[in-house]
Amino acid sequence: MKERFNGPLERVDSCCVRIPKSYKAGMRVDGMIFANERLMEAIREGNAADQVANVATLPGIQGASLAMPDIHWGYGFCIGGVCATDPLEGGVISPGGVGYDINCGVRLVKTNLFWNEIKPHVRELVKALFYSVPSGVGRTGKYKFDAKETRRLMGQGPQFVVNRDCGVPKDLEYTEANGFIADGDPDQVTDHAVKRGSDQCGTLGSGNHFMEVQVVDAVVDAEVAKVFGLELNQVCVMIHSGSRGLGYQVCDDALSLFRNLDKKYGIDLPDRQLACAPAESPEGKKYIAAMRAAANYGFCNRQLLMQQAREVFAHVFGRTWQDLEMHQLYDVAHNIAKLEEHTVDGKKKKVWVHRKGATRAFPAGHPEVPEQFRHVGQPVIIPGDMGRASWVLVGAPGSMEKTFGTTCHGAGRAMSRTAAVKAAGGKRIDKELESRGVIAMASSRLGLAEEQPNAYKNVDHVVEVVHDADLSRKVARMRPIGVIKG
DNA sequence: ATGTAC
Repeated sequence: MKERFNGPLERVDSCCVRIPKSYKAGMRVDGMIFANERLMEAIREGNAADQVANVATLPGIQGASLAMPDIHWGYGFCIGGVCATDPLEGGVISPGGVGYDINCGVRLVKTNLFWNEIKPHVRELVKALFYSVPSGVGRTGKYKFDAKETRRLMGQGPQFVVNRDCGVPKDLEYTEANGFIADGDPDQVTDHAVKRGSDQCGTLGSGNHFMEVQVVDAVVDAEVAKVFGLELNQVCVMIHSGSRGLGYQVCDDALSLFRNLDKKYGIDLPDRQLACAPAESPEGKKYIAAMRAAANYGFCNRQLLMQQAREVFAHVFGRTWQDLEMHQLYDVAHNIAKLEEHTVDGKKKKVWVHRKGATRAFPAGHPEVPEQFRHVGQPVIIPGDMGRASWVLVGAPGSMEKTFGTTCHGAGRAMSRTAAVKAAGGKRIDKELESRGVIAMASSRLGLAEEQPNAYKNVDHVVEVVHDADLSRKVARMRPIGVIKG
């Protein structure tokens, strides 16, 4: 019953193993999985490694089919996968390589509060967040946009909501791509997708999405932490959400459009779920335009979630969010495909970097890193599980050499959702979390069981690999104290 | 991840 990868995993160095392209017919490049010995058993379990090999067959793939240490099975492509394709070599774009939740990502908001001052107020704070910030499957929120406005929102990105007093211009500066993915086309987003998104902007959703109150638990790199404005015991808010029903529908629409395109373009797919189109084809361009528009919706969603968190903090602590210095450290996507310049075999190329459960991690000096951080590198935000920890990392030079500027995105599941519910055996996960010092509120008891800490790998172990591989370096460890979930 | 199968 339990699937297992029995193919070759050749150790390259202490952080990386190779699946040679001889493993499977049609592989154009090797597979490369970033993992140390401690994580190998988790990598061999399930069939995510086989998915890494499948992705290596895609036309125009560059370098290697890559996977991060938080790899696990996903639709077609594994979660934790990175695939770069060259459009000038027939390189493809694939919805499965982005994921159903387009521009799922993470935002970290700082405060000037410290653990000791908020300790007596955590329950009140979590309650207030839970009742103010909509969460759960299909939930809608207080921000309603008609179809025309929703398309305008996708055409402008979070500038659209900032113009409506939901945030300040500085928020945009500290968002990946300044919160705006250019060259999208909201008119390529179907009416159906627009309708699903019109009243969901500013809602959390379900699954692994959350809003957490965290404290800085350890500062590993004092210099970078100082540049990022983080110090020990400081209170922060981490937000993990994506593009809700709108992004889901954009992905679904593209998968319908891409059905049977393999025949049209003569692409041999080892798995139907790898459905793709040449990036330069009409179908490829259509998906890219819609995906970019949906990505802008994702940034707007997190902007509105942040704004609601600011309002709740202001209410609970009786000061304005500006007085509480609730400024954004950064917002970064981990489900997206972007056209970026990278050096492949000594040549500069523009490639479609698919990051599915993988985070951009540009190093110091990269022009896309906000000016204030450019001398140290891009902030990377890694959500862990709700009982143990999350991390703030900084992009490192190795990412440009090895992973198309990419690092991990989280802890990675260690149990399937059904296995996690079974393991909980009806136990109240919220009570268990409370005994560990975390106040949790969720709209679904079962959902909470699926997300229990045990269902995930230890994020510290995942982060250790990307740190050692020089993809991104440890800056600060964050400890959860309050969490709201769908 | 997702109006957890129109």
